[in-house]
Amino acid sequence: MSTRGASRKGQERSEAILDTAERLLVDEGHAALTLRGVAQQAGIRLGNLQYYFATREELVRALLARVLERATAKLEKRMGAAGHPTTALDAALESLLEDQKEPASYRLFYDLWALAAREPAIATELRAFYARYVGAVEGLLSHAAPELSRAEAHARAELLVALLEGLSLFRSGTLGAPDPKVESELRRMTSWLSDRSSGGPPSGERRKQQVKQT
Amino acid sequence: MSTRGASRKGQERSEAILDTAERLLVDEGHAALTLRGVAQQAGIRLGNLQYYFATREELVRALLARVLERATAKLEKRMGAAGHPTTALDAALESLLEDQKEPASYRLFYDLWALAAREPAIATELRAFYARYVGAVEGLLSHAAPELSRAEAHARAELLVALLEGLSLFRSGTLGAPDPKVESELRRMTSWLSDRSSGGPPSGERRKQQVKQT
DNA sequence: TGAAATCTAGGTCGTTTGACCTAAATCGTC
DNA sequence: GACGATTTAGGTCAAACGACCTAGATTTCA
Repeated sequence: MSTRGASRKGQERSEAILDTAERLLVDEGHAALTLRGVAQQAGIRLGNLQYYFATREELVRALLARVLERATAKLEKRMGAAGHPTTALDAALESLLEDQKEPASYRLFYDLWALAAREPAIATELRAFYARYVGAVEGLLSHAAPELSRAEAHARAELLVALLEGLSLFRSGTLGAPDPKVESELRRMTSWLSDRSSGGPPSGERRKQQVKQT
Repeated sequence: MSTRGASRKGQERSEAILDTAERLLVDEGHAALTLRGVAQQAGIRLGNLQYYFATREELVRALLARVLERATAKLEKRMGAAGHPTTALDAALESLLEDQKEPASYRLFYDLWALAAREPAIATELRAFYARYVGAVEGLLSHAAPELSRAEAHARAELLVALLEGLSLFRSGTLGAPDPKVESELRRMTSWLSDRSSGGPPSGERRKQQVKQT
């Protein structure tokens, strides 16, 4: 409602504006996302930008919504694609890791994490996104290891997602670069996560599990 | 030194200013860290603040240095404290998890991650911090599992640190709250990380790591 | 074709920011 | 007491920002 753009051209313009804003946010950060800056980068006048997004907050809200919507779609596409048994998890992991080589895809999330810590509205939307994310991983885990309880699968999925998000820090070029050794250990760990041999009582000090490895 | 404060009082004032700035940064975020705001919160005049930190950048630089210095000290204290064998890792983990319940301690890092993605100077300092962090964890791992090669220990340490950083997102109140189930799985995972049974192919380099999974 | 949607070009307004400056007052210590 | 360190109180300046406005031009589409 707040966002105009009833015609096809309006829709396209609206999308183009959001594209520009997204690029600006990724490149320069949240503080540099100004109406004048977006208008200039988009090659339109301030008045025209404000015709579509009357206030800065409106623009940010629309931008966030679109970003998370896209991310969710991409995620579910990946998760649902490889419909095969235990390899689905590996395939999904591979795909996720590939994304992390693209700095742009994660810089934005670093800003979102910071924003979410202070703006409840953003935190809520991010929570919803990660709920889906964890849920999808939980599904893959349960599929790969049916003997896991729902709660266990959920806990492990959350751990795996947390691991991937944290790992992005070390892989997206900011704090480090992809390291084959780390990746190999990561794959070992994920296969362990979906291994049936670790279903025992929580009190167990250390369980002996052998990881099959040729 | 660009930062004045030669006398004892000067030192105290300087610290107080940084305290205020840090609190402001944590509470309101990087964009809200203005010289006037800091001065007001600190109960001093702008001129006085600028007597100590002439420019905003100078203030931010000093703030970052102090934060990372403190974090490093806290870290090494924790890591070095429990000098006992395999329990040292568990103790350190416990301590780290305890910190994550304090939102203030991590909100700041979310801002730093975002900043580091754009300002190389900040990225460099953060890298140095995480290098120590990973190094310390690597030491604990090597100690708990002496048969690990240095490279393996390092890779696993990086994984563990990444996991903890990512987990903070789900534990610091922003995207979620501490979950006993997740923590129990986390402990299982860390004990697995320092388990000798996962050494992989005997002593050989694994260039082609085929993750075996039928 | 005509109404609605889109876009331009320019402006105003109040506010905030960082940076810089000065003149004088107080504090602390040798 | 002297002298430097600290602090106040007030100011200026240019730049940027969000929000708001108008009046007209052009395009789109039913």
